[in-house]
Amino acid sequence: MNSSKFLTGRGRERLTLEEQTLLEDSSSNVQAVKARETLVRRGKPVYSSMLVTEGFVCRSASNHRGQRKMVSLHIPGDFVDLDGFKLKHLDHDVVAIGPAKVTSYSHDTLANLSERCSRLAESFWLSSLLDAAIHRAWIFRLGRLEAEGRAAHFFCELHARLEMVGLAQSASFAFPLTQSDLGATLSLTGVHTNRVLRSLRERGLLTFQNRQVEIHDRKALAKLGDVDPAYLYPTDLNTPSR
Amino acid sequence: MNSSKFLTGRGRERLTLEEQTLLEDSSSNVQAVKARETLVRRGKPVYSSMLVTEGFVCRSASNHRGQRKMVSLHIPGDFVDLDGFKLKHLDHDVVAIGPAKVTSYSHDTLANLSERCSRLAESFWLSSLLDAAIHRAWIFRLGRLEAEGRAAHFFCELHARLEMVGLAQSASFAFPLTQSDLGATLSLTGVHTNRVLRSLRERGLLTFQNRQVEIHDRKALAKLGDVDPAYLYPTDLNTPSR
DNA sequence: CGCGCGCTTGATCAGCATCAATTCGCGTGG
DNA sequence: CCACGCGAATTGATGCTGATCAAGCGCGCG
Repeated sequence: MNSSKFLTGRGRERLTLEEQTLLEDSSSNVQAVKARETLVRRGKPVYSSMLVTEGFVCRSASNHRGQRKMVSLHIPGDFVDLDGFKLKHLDHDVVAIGPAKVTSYSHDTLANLSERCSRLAESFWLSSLLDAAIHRAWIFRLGRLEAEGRAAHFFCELHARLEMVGLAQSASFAFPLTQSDLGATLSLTGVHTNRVLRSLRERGLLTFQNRQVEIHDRKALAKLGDVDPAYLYPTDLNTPSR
Repeated sequence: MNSSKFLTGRGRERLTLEEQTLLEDSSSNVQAVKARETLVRRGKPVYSSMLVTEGFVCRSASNHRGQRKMVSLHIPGDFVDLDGFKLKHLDHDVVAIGPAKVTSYSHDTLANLSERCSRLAESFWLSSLLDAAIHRAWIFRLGRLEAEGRAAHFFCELHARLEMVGLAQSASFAFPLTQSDLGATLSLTGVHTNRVLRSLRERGLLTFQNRQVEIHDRKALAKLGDVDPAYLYPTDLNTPSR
């Protein structure tokens, strides 16, 4: 799978072929990582940032009792830790969920690229803004939805994001999380996550089994999850709106 | 109060005098807003972004039952809706908390400034990254702390941020929120917020009365709120670390 | 073959929401 | 100066959501 297919900015901001080439030629290395491998540890200085090209990567933090909490989830086409470019160390760990592939760009390279190509610089900034928008949706989800709504909202988001990069043509896609991992994402225990999933399944909305998601009733899910139709700005910013 | 005193980037990235002047000369208008006034409504197109120079401004969303949820809080020196510069409409409302003052910059101006001065462009990006970092802390707070911890974490954050821009020399500062507003921030009901505040007061950690916060035991608060000492990257990035 | 991890289900408990009523502070108008 | 009104703070009683504790099951893998 080729990273130029989806690009930074989650497919919203199309780069020219030249820009794509510039970006790809600058990648300092591509690595395959195993499931559950930690890529960056909180607080450690970082000198490069990673673009996900295959699989899922998350950022997580733990409280003093060691309970994990995922604070963000990244899919192919996402830059994971552009934060590190400016802030030099991260406030969370970066962990692969299933097996994944990431391409690293050293911060020197990124500085160079930003300077040589302002469209790339803007694309990086846009990526940060979208991250922030997604973070805000997570805040809303945690604060104002209860368990089933949270799950519904989360799967709607995931589906929409995968669609944007062409990875969810059908309503079914692979998602290599355990129920406990999903719980760490939704801030539920594994036990309760199990009950919520059963309920959604029995209501014909969604199946999540064998690390495979199948969305049966997208509309009902969106309603249950109180999803803002404008969420994630699905309209391509570079084309006139429909 | 003069916005050049704190600047974007929350005092972390010092701008030169020239850069400050450039920024200030470009402000298209300064407005005083009344308490509870809505500055931007969700979904409406935006053509300018606002820098807070006095008071507090928040971003909030509501669920289908009309319950508000604050997704972010801004203090003097923060750009509130730089998102709008790239994304053209917002996923939330922007509301003044108490009386406040904001300076607007049209997106044309911002584009211009970014082009003419790459340090300003970087400063904008940095501001977005810090917003995202704060968002992640809020996600953690909601997901992994319970009521008292959330309150403690929140007040630690607020105090630290105000200190960074020189607005909390002492351990006491004005904060014009009702208990219900605070509840919307912490995702608690007003009633429970009241009980939490009482407990913190009785334990000698913090007083929040008459819209005035007084921090009695910062260390204990930080512990209760599980605050990462590296939170918000307090070290000035432009000076060698201590 | 058995060990371990993840899934599933049941029972009990705790934290916070909800409902309800009272009090306080303060501005407003008679 | 006092009566009134209103939003905010406070306190008590009760109920729901999801955590916690506990046990059994299925299955892949060394």
